[in-house]
Amino acid sequence: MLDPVSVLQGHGLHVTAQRLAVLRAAVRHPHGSADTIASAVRAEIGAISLQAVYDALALLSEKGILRRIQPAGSPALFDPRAGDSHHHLICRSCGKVTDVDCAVGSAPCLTASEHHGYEIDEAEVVYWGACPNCRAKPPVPGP
Amino acid sequence: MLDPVSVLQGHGLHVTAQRLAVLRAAVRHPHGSADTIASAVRAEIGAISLQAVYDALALLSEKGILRRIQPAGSPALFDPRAGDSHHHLICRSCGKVTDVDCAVGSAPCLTASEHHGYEIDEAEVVYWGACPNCRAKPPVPGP
DNA sequence: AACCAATTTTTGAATAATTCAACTAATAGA
DNA sequence: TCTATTAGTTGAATTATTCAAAAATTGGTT
Repeated sequence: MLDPVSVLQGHGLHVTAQRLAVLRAAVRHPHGSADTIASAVRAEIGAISLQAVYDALALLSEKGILRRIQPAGSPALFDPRAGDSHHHLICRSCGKVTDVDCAVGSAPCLTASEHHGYEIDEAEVVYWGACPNCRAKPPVPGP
Repeated sequence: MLDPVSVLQGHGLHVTAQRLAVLRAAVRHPHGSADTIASAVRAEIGAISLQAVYDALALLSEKGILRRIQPAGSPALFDPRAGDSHHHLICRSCGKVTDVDCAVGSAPCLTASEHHGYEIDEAEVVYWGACPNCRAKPPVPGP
């Protein structure tokens, strides 16, 4: 990704310390939640309101700089790898999110068999399962 | 689906008026939210606590009788068509959910190109777009 | 270099969906 | 029918997110 300042300017956005820090934090914490990112930003610039974090994340997502994903049972997560079509592996026990490229070329599963009159603009795929770490040590065994 | 009483018994569950009504409401309101289902249940049996609705829906989902889906920006929805692998078309403007069968056989897109060590148990596909109705009448045009 | 209108951020409260916990009621097998 | 167990009700708590109004900052303008 280009430097954050250029990214913001390139989209005609005002450049502010908060937005820069949010963008950098999102890049450093791929698939981070608003809360995670707020903490990371605070570690970098000292203070930011949660509202400003939400505003910046919404703006960056709207401009296509970040991609918002909302796995079931999780708060919204923000993915800096936006624009390219990739999908997600999500661990049912620890929630870890890992990027996966689409299996066959760009859009094999992206075409519904029957579109039922819908005009489809995106196909989102989530693979649910157990991550390597959680497979290794299953939940506390009973007595 | 079999009659609700058999369904519950077949899974070794206690048969209660609340559970029966929740199951019937979920079948009559495919892709309904907990709230929608609570209203439908109240229309049928008079009263039920929201907590009982949540409990019943969680239990039915856990037993694989219903399938819980949680599209971004929506409360959890419950799909009576569980067990068979189908996916969802979701309208970005009105939220309407429509079932779609998987394009090629049972699991073409269900195999990630690279599983990164995960043990995958489910692939969830959501097609986002505009439903026929919302395509016909776009949001109020500006002046 | 300072000004100003527009945009951002802060602050504090509100909301929606869901869950926790303690008490009461109903179920199903003995 | 009795009763241990399982469910349901009630009421409050939590989490993630949004709303709204006041204060601060931005980036072009004089």
